[in-house]
Amino acid sequence: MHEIIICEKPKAAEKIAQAISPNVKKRKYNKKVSYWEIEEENKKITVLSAVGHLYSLTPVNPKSKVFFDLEWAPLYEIDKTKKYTRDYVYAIKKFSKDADKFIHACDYDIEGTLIGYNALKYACGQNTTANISRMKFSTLTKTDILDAYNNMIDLDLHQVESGSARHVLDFYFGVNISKSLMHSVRTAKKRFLKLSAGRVQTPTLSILVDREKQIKKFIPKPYWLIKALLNGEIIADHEDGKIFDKKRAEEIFDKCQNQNALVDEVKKTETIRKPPVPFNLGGLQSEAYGVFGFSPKKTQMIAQNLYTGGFTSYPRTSSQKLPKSLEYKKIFMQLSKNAEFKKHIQDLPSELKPNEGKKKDAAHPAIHPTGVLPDKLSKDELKIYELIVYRFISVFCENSKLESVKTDLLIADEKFNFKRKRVSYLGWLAHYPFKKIENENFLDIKKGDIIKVEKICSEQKETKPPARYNEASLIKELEKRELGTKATRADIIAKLYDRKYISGKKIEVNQLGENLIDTLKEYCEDLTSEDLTRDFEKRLEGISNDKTTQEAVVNDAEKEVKAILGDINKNEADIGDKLYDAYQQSRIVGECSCGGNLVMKYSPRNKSHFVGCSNYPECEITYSLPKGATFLKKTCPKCGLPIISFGKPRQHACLDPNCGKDNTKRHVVKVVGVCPDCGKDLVKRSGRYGDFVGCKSFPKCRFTCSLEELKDLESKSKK
DNA sequence: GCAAGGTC
Repeated sequence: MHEIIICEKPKAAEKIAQAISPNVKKRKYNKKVSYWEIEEENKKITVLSAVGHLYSLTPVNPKSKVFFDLEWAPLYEIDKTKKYTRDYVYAIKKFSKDADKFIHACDYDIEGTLIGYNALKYACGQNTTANISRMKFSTLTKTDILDAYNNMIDLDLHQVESGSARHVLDFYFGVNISKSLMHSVRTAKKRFLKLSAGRVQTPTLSILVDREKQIKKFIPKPYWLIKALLNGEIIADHEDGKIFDKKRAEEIFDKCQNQNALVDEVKKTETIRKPPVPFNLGGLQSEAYGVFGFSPKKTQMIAQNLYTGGFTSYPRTSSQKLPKSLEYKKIFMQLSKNAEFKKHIQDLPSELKPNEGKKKDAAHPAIHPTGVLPDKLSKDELKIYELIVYRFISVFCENSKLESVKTDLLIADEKFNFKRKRVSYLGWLAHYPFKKIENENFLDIKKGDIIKVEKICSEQKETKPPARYNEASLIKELEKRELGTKATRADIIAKLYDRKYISGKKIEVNQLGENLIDTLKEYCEDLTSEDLTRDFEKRLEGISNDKTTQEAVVNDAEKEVKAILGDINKNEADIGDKLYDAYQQSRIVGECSCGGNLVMKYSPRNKSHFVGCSNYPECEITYSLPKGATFLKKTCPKCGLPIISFGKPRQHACLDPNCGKDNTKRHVVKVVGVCPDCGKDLVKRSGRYGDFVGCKSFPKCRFTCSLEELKDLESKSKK
């Protein structure tokens, strides 16, 4: 008897193998892929692992114009960056050859069910469920795993179909509509522009466009704040706060002149601040953004590295819980080997009870350190690691206490007040160095005191439009709306930047992004809102509980998408025109001395961006850009060109590297050789990073090389 | 070239 257990990921496979038998032997396939063998009296068990999806949907006919005929193919054949999945597939194929029982032990959710099913079907060659059983567990603890192993259930094919349909629907809508948008631009402008739309990315962009529109249409309203300056160190606010009635503001201002303040009441309150809750992925991303300014994607990558290194736990979790089975004591003992950590750990209460959050996750606990101390980490990795460690420590700490005093004053008969607060007991705040502690001075003031008013101020202000999203607050919004998943949200936002739909840390929507949403609202409104996700969920649920079939759902979707594509096609010249013009608009970085627009351009040859004039070829001016350069909203006081920011640490400079210097230098032409690409003269030029050699017929010919490379060229041509 | 979803 030979049993095969297929798990979703290596870490889960290890836990499952260890839970089933203490006599498990860990082995390696091809030196890379781990698998586990258990030998019992009359049965052998081999525990194998996938690495997430091993198979992916792909068009049967990749050359067709639209994709409605899809099939599953190995991921390593489709995506070059996923080559590592090949060994996992091969290992499953090899060790399952002589097996007679197959156990599906992937995460108990829709994607997990599909991952295991595809592995069993395509790698193990199981075309029926006759020899397949399913383990159902909600955590990867020994008791849960053993319980699942001893009480296996049948594989639910409705769930498999439901998961499969989700992939098909996303492909139908996403890939086909994206392709048709790009096709429109090609038809209208004979240009290639990378465009995309999808069930998650488009509503996400739409959220940003809505905010952008709110900001644009916002009309600021004036209001007044009346403040009283007392004793040189007290600023008291009028009780009404924002006063929109100018007359009322003037009335208070006049009335309070040359009056003393009577202390009407002094109220002291103490509030308790609970420790923070353990990190889930979103929480970690948000905190790392706030504390270090790391993008959610960067944080996710670092967290993945720390997990692979064995220093922290599985990062793609939505859990804010730390179950007891983690053995906190053991982790703290190990962390205490680090002297800094020890200082904080020794103050922990003897009974360890974490302050947990509400969110749960079926497969993983909250992010926590494993206790294994890293020796070599990059600066950024160390930052995230310490953030995780100190957060872990602080959730076990005591509450902190905050003391605040509110003092009510009467000036004339107008009510004013001021507040002061300080931390009266540090508790967890002493062990979480990433939280600032604000301690304000308390004053010795009692009810009935009279204080001299030095000055009454009336400040005119304006109401402000709603704030722009940043990457962290956008992720929170997506979590709230249940758009995307914990593992994909950061990637989706990065994609919107990459497509040039949005820009800036405080996210602004570019013309292209706005136009794309406008276009899609006209042709498939559902795609621009959460409606499509909700709609998918309903249909997929129908498949899960046998109210409809995968075939029916997929056929319906095909009809819908075909109708949308038909509409887009009819208007493609107009759509393409507008999209490309919008794209051009968002590339403008400044004004050229010839009166044209300076626009960002890309040189495929040099694989780099540069700035050129919209009047090219009449105006041939170009500016090279240093790596990672961004444009500031400032212009150079000397020449009016935009100011760029570049380098590490960031420095600011005029777009023209020769600005302020002897400008003629740039145009001094000294022939130094012959261009190997076009045969014209090669000339010496000077750029931001020093001198180089370029072709005289630039920008028609974009050949460049360094002075050293020129010497090599000369010696070669002599031979 | 295109989606969204898993994971090293």
